[in-house]
Amino acid sequence: MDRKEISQAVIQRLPRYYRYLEDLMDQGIERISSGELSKRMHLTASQIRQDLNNFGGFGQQGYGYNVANLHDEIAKILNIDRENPMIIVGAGHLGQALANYTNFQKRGFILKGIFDINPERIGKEAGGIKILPMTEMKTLVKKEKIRLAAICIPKSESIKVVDDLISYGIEGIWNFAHIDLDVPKHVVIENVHLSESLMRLSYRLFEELK
Amino acid sequence: MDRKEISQAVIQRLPRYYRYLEDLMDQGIERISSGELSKRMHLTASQIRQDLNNFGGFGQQGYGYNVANLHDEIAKILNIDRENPMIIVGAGHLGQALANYTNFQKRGFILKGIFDINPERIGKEAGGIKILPMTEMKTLVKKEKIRLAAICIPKSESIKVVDDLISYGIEGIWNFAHIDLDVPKHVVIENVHLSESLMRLSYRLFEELK
DNA sequence: TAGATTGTTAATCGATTAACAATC
DNA sequence: TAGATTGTTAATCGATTAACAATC
Repeated sequence: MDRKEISQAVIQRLPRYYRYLEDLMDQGIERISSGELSKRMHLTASQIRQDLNNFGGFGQQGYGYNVANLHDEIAKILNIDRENPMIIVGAGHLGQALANYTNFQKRGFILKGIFDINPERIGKEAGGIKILPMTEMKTLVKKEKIRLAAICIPKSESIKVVDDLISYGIEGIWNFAHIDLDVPKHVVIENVHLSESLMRLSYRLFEELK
Repeated sequence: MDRKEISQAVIQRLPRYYRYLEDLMDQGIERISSGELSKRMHLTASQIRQDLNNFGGFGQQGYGYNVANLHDEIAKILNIDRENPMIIVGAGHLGQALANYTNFQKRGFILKGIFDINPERIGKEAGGIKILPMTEMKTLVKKEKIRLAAICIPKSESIKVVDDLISYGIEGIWNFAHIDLDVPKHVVIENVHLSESLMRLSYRLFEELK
């Protein structure tokens, strides 16, 4: 499928649309107009229509959008309409927090392995599966053809580990380490730099006083 | 201090500059030009100079920027040049992960309390302090004049808890619950919607195939 | 001084908003 | 059919990049 490049701004908003549509379904709402959705999401109706029309005409004049249909279409766009096996590297509190998010499993992200170097953690359970030693990562990633890995280890170790993971076939890195990793072009990284997020909050908290 | 509104895009980048300056200091680098920094950060030199000049002329023609000085200036802009007491609501894995991030303490975010409703967790330690019952939140927030709270509880409970916190004097919410909270204008929210982050990664992971 | 690099203005690019004809 | 609301083009707004005089 050939189509024009989608901007980062649009991609940023897509999962949020998905979440709102989920909520609408839970509330039993069957159809919604861009105007009504714009009020709930604090966006303009124009932006919603522009965003969606990057991917296709999902609405109907005079009617609006069918909630369940749009929900499914966005799931397809985000590729969460299938099972996405993933692993978590690092079984500290953060790794375990991710392992236990039932939300992820619900959206097709199936936890296939969680790894740690700490012998005290190995063998215990997290997210319903046993924590494995990192030496077993290679075999599992290759055998299960896993493409997604969450990095929940200190930045000092993450460079080496990520290089290894990529050599095993990992193509998507969900990075929680406080470092910007260099990766080949075919690998995508989504950074979650929590300390930067907290600093932004700090800035905005004091902004009004200036 | 009256000055023109700073755009969200700039605020987004500020903590990243701070992190790179920290790294430069660790490497013993004393001065850096916008050109050299732009290469490391994969930005344009022009953007760096534009960003910084929103807050003042921190550089010197023919020399560049003094790393330690710029680092301190950005700390001031972000308000992490002082101690910011904070609390964490929810002592599950995520709450405990945040409580144990030494990075936060290093940047002046001092954990004053961590709360939970689960009796099994209460009394145990997280981040060097005892987990308290949520009934004690009000007293602590008021006594210590705490402005910052991290929300690590399920979305179903977070609406009520956040309303309460705001009534106690909290003005900054670091929200990890999967919901967009409605708050009065004087309260700022920084959302960390992890499931949305994972969906963005999923989109980009499959994007090339289309 | 000469060279380097900033601060800042102007030009460009891209994203958001407005408007409206098409159409359900 | 009439009213509502989309899809889409055009206008506006804002952010990024380029250029260069100022100056250390």
